[in-house]
Amino acid sequence: MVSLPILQFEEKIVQTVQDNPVVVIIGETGSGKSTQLSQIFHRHGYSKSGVIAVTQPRRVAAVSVARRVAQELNVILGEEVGYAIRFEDRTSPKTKIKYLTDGVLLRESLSNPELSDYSMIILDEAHERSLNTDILMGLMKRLVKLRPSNLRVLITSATLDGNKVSDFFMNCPVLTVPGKLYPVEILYSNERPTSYIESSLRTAIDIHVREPEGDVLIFMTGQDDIEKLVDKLRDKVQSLEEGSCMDAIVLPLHGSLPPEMQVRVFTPPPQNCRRFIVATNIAETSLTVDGVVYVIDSGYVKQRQYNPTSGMYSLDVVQISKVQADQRAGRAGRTRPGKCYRLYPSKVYQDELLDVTIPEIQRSSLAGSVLYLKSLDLSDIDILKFDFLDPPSSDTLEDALKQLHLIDAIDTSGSITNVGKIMAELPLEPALSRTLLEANEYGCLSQALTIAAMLSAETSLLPGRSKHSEKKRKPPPDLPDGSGLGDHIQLLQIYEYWHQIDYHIGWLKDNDLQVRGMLFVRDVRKQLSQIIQKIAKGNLDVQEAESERERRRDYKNLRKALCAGYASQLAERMTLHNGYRTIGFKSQLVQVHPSSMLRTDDDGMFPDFVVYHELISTSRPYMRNVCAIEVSWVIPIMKKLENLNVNRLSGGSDQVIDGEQRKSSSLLQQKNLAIEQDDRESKIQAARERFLARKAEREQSLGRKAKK
DNA sequence: TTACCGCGA
Repeated sequence: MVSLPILQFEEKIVQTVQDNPVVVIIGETGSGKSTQLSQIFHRHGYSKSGVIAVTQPRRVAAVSVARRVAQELNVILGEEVGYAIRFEDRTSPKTKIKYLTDGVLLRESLSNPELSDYSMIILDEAHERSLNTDILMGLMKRLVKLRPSNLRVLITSATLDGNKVSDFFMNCPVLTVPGKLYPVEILYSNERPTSYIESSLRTAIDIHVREPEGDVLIFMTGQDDIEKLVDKLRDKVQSLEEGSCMDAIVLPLHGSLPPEMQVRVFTPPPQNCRRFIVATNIAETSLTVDGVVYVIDSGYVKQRQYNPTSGMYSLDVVQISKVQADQRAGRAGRTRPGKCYRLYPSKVYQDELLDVTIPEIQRSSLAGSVLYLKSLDLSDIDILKFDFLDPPSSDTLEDALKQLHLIDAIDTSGSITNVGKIMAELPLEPALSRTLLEANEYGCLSQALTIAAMLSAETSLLPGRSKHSEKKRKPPPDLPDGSGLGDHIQLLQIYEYWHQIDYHIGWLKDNDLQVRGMLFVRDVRKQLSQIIQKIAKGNLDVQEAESERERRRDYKNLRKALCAGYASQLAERMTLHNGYRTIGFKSQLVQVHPSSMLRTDDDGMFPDFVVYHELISTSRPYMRNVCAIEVSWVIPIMKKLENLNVNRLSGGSDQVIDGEQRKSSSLLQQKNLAIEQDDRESKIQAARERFLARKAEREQSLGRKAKK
């Protein structure tokens, strides 16, 4: 422990922090920054006037680092040293050092914007640029000015962007602490391969027959490629002449693998056996596999990005950044000197790879974050001018404002409404928190709570498709089908049924539902109920579904509430086929996702209107999780769209024109808006006409059916 | 007729 590099710099660090409100500490892997910084300042009395907080982007990290520090200080976890993550607060009045996820600290600043409990806040792993850490950095910049005498902020970052963070914090000092990584030799390919699966395969086998023992970690982009490579690698290894080289085990590693399969990488291999671990970027930061000596880096990653104009996410395979490439290489040098095989030329690394990964804040929809910032009620801060380390585009911010206005979270001048204030307290995306409030008015809050909770865990419910699922294609188990109304309703029915049979675990297994996911849903639902309790008008328990469902089989009120919540996520079916056009955003042609439970009518047609939870472009643009709604609920929303004025939402820039640039952009915005509005009016008109035409057509079709 | 990079409240 004494050998940790950071301890040699203790004096210097303490001195610098004493003299400066913000300090950036660049600590490479193995420097001990996550466990030692808090202890250093605890020793130097900083925990006497308040708690020392250390944020982490991930839950497991917050827990495991807290546990380590408690051990090192020889105290009981939860007393002097504790942690706080969602659903689990292990702190006490005695706590002096508190590890917490960045999301939890953000929530805390909602109820206490000055974070007055803390004498020091350490934002750890800031170089990962998680959305929450980025927002916290902006808040910290403001907070150190408000509390100059009794708050110290430390930001830890990786080598490449240390100076940038320093610039952001008014040229604060930057201290560098060396890490404890072993050297990693980088080997480049001469050219980019035509298939990086084949190229990875060749390289892996090459290592296996030529290099001494040590595990091989291979970075691929997704589950499909991983499964392909794992199969090929297993075949190839078996075909090698017996006794010509050591044994080998090939293991896949990615997020949709069930937990018991993921932990297999933590059991060391038998003697004289090499492991090949084929992984997504989960192995870049989240999971650390011991024993890796060789890394094969394809140079690609699958990344989700948001388009604020179309409201659509896309999942694209993109080149990694230099930071990511270095991080991947570093995985080979944790236990001894290693080698990293980059399947691209060094020229590509130098000239083509971005220096840093595009931060999450520039790749996401910001409706939730903007609402959060508005609810903090920082009178000195205008959201559109909020000081971000890397500001999101004005398109993204305007999109967020537009969405928030459509669901009544902000008024026409952009100020947060009472509805918006309540919404911000709920740990949900705005569409769902708005649905809850509307459902409360319609007397179906309990059902809406269930849907919101189910959607919060949605990806971890499905069994993860695998090639073995072909035999499972036999009639799907006895899951409810959403009465044909769509996926939200199905999720509700699944949970209600599970509740009815006393949360029986065996039923989940029989129906390929992930146990952990469903338990998570139960926790989320409980948490949401507690938060909304103070305004709830009815019973919040899961309803006894049987008689209830019979009585209102069409879930009309509930679907109406969903329509209000998803006001910016509407789509209208095309007249002649089952494609849809989106309404709130720039109109796009989209399909109902093939996994959807939405049912067609007797003519094989989907409902005229739906709301969707998410728009995602993979092989084609899809709506994922849809719910049937009625045209009469859509008309008022269209009216509201007609009258929307984005300029006013962003703080009335009609009057305030400061500087040439602002002026021109404002004029441009007005022009675009005018065009959009024309477009919109004709769209609404056309929609009405199409609706009437279709109705007539429907009536005629009765005759067609009779012929059959 | 097709699907799922990774985190978090």
